[in-house]
Amino acid sequence: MVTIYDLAKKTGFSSTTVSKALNNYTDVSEKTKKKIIEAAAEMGYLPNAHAQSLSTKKSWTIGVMFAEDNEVGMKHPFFNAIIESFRKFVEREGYDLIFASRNLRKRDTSYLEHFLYRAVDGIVVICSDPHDPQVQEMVNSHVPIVVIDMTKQNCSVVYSDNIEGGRLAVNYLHSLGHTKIAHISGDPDIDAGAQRIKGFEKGMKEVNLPIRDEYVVNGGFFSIEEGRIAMNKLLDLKEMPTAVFVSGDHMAIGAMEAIKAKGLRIPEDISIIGYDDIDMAAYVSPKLTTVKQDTDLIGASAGQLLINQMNEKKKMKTTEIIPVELIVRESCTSIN
Amino acid sequence: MVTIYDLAKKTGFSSTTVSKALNNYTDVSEKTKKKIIEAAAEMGYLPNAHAQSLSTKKSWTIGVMFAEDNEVGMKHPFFNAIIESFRKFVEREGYDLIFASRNLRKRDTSYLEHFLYRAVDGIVVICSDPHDPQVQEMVNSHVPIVVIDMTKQNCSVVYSDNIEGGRLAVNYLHSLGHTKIAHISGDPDIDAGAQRIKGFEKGMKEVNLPIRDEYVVNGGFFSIEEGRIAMNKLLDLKEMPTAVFVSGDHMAIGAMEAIKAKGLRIPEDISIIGYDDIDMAAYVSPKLTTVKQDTDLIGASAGQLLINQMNEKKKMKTTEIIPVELIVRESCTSIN
DNA sequence: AAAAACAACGAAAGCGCTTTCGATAAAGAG
DNA sequence: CTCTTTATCGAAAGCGCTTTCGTTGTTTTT
Repeated sequence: MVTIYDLAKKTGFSSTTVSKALNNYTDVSEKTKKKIIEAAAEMGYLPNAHAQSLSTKKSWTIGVMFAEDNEVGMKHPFFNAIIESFRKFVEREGYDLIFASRNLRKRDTSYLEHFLYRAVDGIVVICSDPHDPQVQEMVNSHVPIVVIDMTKQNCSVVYSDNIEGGRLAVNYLHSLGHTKIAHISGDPDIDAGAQRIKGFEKGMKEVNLPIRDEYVVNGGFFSIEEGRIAMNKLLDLKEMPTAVFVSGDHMAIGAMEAIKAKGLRIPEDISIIGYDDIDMAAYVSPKLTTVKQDTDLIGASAGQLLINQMNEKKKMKTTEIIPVELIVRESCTSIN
Repeated sequence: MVTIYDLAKKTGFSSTTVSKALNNYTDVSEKTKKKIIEAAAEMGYLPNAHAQSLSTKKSWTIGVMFAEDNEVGMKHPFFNAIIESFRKFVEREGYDLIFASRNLRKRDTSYLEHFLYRAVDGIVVICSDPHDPQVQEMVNSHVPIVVIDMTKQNCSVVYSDNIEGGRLAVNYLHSLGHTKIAHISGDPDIDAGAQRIKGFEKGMKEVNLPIRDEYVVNGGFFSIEEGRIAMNKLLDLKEMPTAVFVSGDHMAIGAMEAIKAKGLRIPEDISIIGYDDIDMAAYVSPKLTTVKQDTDLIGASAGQLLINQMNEKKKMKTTEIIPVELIVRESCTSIN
């Protein structure tokens, strides 16, 4: 490994001057700067991130805490798309992402402790349980942080406009002539779930439709299987809904399965509208009409919010709400 | 930030002894060890990873280089599942993953340089182009490395048994009575693509079926869109195949779209068998019969191979081939 | 020509931790 | 009771880099 001392020896300057040259300090002449840069290139010099971080107390890394619900981890397509966009954004500023485990070399610690140990400059959390003590611990720490997909945390947050999304879905269904509209919700303990319920209610109110208790069923944690179960409850009602707004695409896919299993047709017998617009949505059959969340923008906004804080070196409490969009495909039809 | 010096001051021992106590050296008495550990807990001491790494030259991090083909990045479900499994495995040993960007603070460098800068202990690459110079650069470096999904690299590799997979698919199709079997292949420049072609040929030979040139079409880089295009070529033939083995689930989904668009039915008119068994496979319609790659095992094996090298502190050239499995769903039927 | 300002460089301390090598005291051996 | 072991501990150097502050020589000001 070639160090600044090697460069110093080679060029005849001191390590101080080498360091300054490499970091573009003004008190080193252009001539020597050039010499040093050339020597660095020639000898294949690379700075050592650890030494740099130790000295500057800036690591150029961002810790990411990922949802581990349902054992999905990195595999969840929605969260994944967001992180990918986030990564691309912060990468441009020179940050690397570090996916931390919870065990410091065998002994297990909290996420925060792990991130402190790694001395990350900021944290992004993308996980659905708003009451997770681990998340709270991070939010209350001094490390700049941005949380995605939660609404009311004591820190910067970014989430998409779930209320509007719910409203949009109901409105669309109503515009197709549906009146018996049901909702398979996400768990109300999860912010996204709760908000989409609100949106559903708001939409129903707007179009003057009553909300029947038996028409809103808690689908839990957005999985395909839970969607299937929830849909079956709806299917067992003596008066079935003609349309259902499902709070997540995975659940919607499960719901569609349930409907097909009962021998009913989508959208002729029941219209389904999902939420998220995961890649899969365009390829299930019928293609799923859904409320699209702008994962690119969510990720980028989160990146920007975090970078702002890291630059200012202080925590800020900004809230960014990302607009949603109705994507009409084939799973809804008008009622005649 | 509380350091070992703070602990030293508090306990009255030297920083040396504190460090030793924390690292379980034998030359510190149980009594003082206990005192120090207690003080550490009380004061909320956490070691500083950068200082540790600088001193020990071990960073407990693994760099991951991810496929960037088709701009998919972290979103690719197959690669993702593997990395997730890999992460879980190495996490148990205390390693964190770092997803590196290619720019060291604005100036862009190679992946290897970036990993060198970060002083990772090992590298995992999961990317499809076997000739990528960036990959070669890493393979030829001194850093322990494992590459996934490539066959003949000058380093440790793990990939699934693509030849057997291809053979399996053909065999299954043949067992259903098909004789006009086509193959939408992945690009032969990509190892997985090439191998599945081999498997296809091997299978055809085994069951004594001739391979028609027009029946094997290059689908390129495994995308849905390319699958659609490739399938259309097959559909335009005057004598259409009755079954097609598609080298990837995404392409298979594209192929299914193409078939449906032509007004044909799956599997009645054409049987389709995919490759990978991505999550989506079980939810498209008809549910996709496919050759499943064991992403869990692939990830774990890669983790093990890398850890072995990091422990031995030398590069090794092990090859691990992971078995595949035929998953029968609904997209294939027998010919009558 | 003396004073003030500036330009270019380096010594040294510090970031937090590990590790070698002694030093000291207590324990065991003869 | 002296000599060797053994058990505990600490001084100090080192990991690679940054940054403060001082030094020296040169240029500008008056």
